[in-house]
Amino acid sequence: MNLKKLSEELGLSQTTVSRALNGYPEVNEKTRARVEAAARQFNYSPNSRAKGLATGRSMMIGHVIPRSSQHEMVNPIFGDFVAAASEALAAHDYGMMFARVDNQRIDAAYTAMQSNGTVDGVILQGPAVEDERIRFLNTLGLPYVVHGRSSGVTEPYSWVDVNNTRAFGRATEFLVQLGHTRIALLNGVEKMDFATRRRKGYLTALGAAGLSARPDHMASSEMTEPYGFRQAKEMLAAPNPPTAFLVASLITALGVRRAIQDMGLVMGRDVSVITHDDDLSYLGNGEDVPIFTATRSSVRLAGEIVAEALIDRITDPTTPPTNRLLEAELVLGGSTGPAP
Amino acid sequence: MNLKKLSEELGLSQTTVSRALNGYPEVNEKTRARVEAAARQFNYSPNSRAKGLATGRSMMIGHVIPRSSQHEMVNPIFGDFVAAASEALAAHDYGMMFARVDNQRIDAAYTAMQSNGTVDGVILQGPAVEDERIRFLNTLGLPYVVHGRSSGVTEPYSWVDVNNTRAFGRATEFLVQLGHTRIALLNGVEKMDFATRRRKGYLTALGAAGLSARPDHMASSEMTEPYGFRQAKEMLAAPNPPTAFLVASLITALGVRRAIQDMGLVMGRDVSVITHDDDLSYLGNGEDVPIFTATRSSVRLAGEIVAEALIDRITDPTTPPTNRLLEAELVLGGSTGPAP
DNA sequence: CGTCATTTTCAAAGCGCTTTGGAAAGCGAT
DNA sequence: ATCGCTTTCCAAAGCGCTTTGAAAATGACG
Repeated sequence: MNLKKLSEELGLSQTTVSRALNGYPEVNEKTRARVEAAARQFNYSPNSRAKGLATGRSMMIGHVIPRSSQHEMVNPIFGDFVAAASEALAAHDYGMMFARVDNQRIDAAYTAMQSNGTVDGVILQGPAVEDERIRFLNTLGLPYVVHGRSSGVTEPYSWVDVNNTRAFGRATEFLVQLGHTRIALLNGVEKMDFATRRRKGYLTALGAAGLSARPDHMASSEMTEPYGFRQAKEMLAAPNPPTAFLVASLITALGVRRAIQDMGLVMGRDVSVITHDDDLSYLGNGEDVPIFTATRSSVRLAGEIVAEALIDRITDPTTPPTNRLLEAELVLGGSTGPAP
Repeated sequence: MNLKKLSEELGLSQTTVSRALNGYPEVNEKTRARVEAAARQFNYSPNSRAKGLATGRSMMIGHVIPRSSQHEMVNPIFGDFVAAASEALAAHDYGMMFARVDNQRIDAAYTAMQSNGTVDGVILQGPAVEDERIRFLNTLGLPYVVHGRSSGVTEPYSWVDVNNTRAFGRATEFLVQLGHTRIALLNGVEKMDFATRRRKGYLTALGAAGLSARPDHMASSEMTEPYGFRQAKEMLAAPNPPTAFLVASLITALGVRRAIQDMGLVMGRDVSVITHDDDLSYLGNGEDVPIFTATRSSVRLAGEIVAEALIDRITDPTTPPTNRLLEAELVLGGSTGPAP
C-alpha cells in the first residue's frame, strides 16, 4: 500500500492524505479522521526512502566504529550505551545504524555518510587524546555529539562526558584518608582521553597529599580481567607492594580481586580496591551492598543525554555546541578499608 | 555533488554515468575510466535514499530488540555479535540498524520495516522457546535469519546455532568421568531456547550416568555475577553440597568462583566448575591456560555466519531455509578436577 | 443574493537515482 | 555505397513521497 493507492481508495488527492497524516493544519478534522482510519485499516506506512528523498532527512543516526581498535563495540559498555541512546532516539523517530570501518577510512566513511544522506548526524564514541575525527567532523559540517572529550582539541564541539579527573581524584583522596600511601593505578589505554584524565586526577590527588607517584605502581592497558589479575599479582609480589588499587573497570577489578585472593590476602582488609563502575545492566557490582567501592556513572544515562543533544544539534545546527559534564558518585562497598 | 551535475560536468548523460559507476558492460572502458576519475575528483557518492527508491533495495539489515527484556542488547554478547555481523555485512555493502521496541509492538515494527522498505532483512536474536516472532516473520515474508533456534516451532526457518544440548551433555559427562555425582546446574532463564537445550543436555547426561537430577541443585536466572555467587553459596552451604557446577556464562562463573573462595574452598580441587564461554573479546577466560574449563563457542563467528546467511536469503529468497549447527569445543582449564 | 475572506482540496513539480526502449555511431562484409 | 550487427550513448519514465501555487468549496456579512 502506498500513498497513491491510499488516496485513490479515499477519493482524495495525495496532497491531502499526506498532510492529514503528517498533522498539517490545512485539513479538515473530519477528513483527517477518515484518512487516519483508512491508513490503519490498510496498514499503510510511508516509504521511508521516498520520504527521506522528498524531505532531505533520513531520520537516522550513524555510528562509525574504527575496526582496528578494540576500544569500541566489542567493548563491554557498548551494549548499554547503544540501548539507551537508541531508545531515546526512537522517541523522536530516529533510527540508529552502525558502520564498522577500517581505521584509515574513517574520514571517507563520514564523508560518504553525509553526501549519501544516509544519516542526519553521528555519535562519536571513545575519543582519544587529540582525536582527529573531531576536527574532521567540524570541517565536514555533519552534526555530531561526542561521548567523552578529547584533550588537546581546542575548537569547540558538543560532548557529554563524565568528570573522570574528579572521580579518580576523589577516589585517591579517599584512599589517602584511609591511610594508604602506596596506591596503584591500573588504568585503561592512556591514549584514550578518559584514561588520561583519570591518571591526571590520580596524580594530582597524590601530589596534594604529598605522595609521589611510582612508575612501578602504574599500568595502562585494555581493561580485561587477566590484565587486572596479572598486574595486581606482580605488584603485590614486589617489595613495598601497594596497599590499594585504583582500577579502571569492573571487569579488571574482578581480576584484581582474583589476584588478591590467590595470594591469600583479603580484599578490603589487606588490600583496598576502588574501581570505576559504568553501572552496566548485566554486570552488577553486587546487590544491596556493592562488592567494590566504586566511582559510579551510568553509561545508559550518558547514552540518553548524547542522543538528546544530537537531536538538538540536528534540528538546529546553528546553536553553539553543548557540553555536559556528569559527576560520578563515589559509592562505598566492601573493598576498601583502613591501610593495614 | 549529484548525478546530474556530475554528468553535466562530464558532458555525458546521467544514464551513462550511472552505468559506468555501477559496472554495467554497455559503456566504453575509456569513458568508464573518465567517469570514475571525475567521481573521485568531485567526491561523488550516490544518494542512498534515491538509489534505494529506484532499486527497491535499502541495503540495510534490521535488528528489532524487545524493550521489555534484558536478554538482548544490554547483554554481554551483544557487542561482539553485532561487531562481527556488521563487519560481514559491510563487506557486501550492507549496513545494520537497530530499533528498540516495546514488547507488544514487535510485530508492528517488523511490518513497518517491511512496508517502509527501511530494511531488506532482519536478524532475530535470542529466541525463546516457541518464539512467536518466527511464525510472524514467516507470514510476513521479510527475509531473516535467527541466531539460535526455537524449540517447538515446527515450520522451517533459517538459523545459526550452537549445539547447546551436546555441549552441556559433554560437559556433564566429563564431570561424571571425574567422579562427580552431585553436579549443580546454574542455567540461564529457561524460557530462552538455549537454556532449555542446555538443561536437556545436562539431564540426559545425568540420566545416562545413572544419576538423578536434584531440584535443589538446579537454578535458572539472568546470568549475572551475583546470581552465580548467591546460588553457589547457598548450594554449597546446604547438606550434601554439589562438588561441581555447570554454569551458563563466564560472568556467572565469576560469581561462583567468588562464592567458592569465600567459603574457604579451592576451585578445581574442592569444587569443580565448567562454564559456557562465548569467547568475548573483552572478557577473556584467562590467557594461555584458561581459568575455567569451558564449553567454548565464538559468538563472533556466529555473527559472521548469520550475516552471510541473511545476505544469501535476501539475494535469493526462494532458496530453502539454511541451518547451521556449530559445535562448541570443550576446553580444559584449571577449574576442574577429580571429585574430592 | 452577491462579495470577499477563509477553509479545504488538488495538480504538478521535484527530490536523485535506475532502467527501458531507442537512436546514433562504428565497423566489417558485401 | 549499402547493409547488418555491435557498441556506445541518450531521453524520458518511474520509484513514493512532500510541497508549492492555485483552484474550488464554504461561510460570513451587508
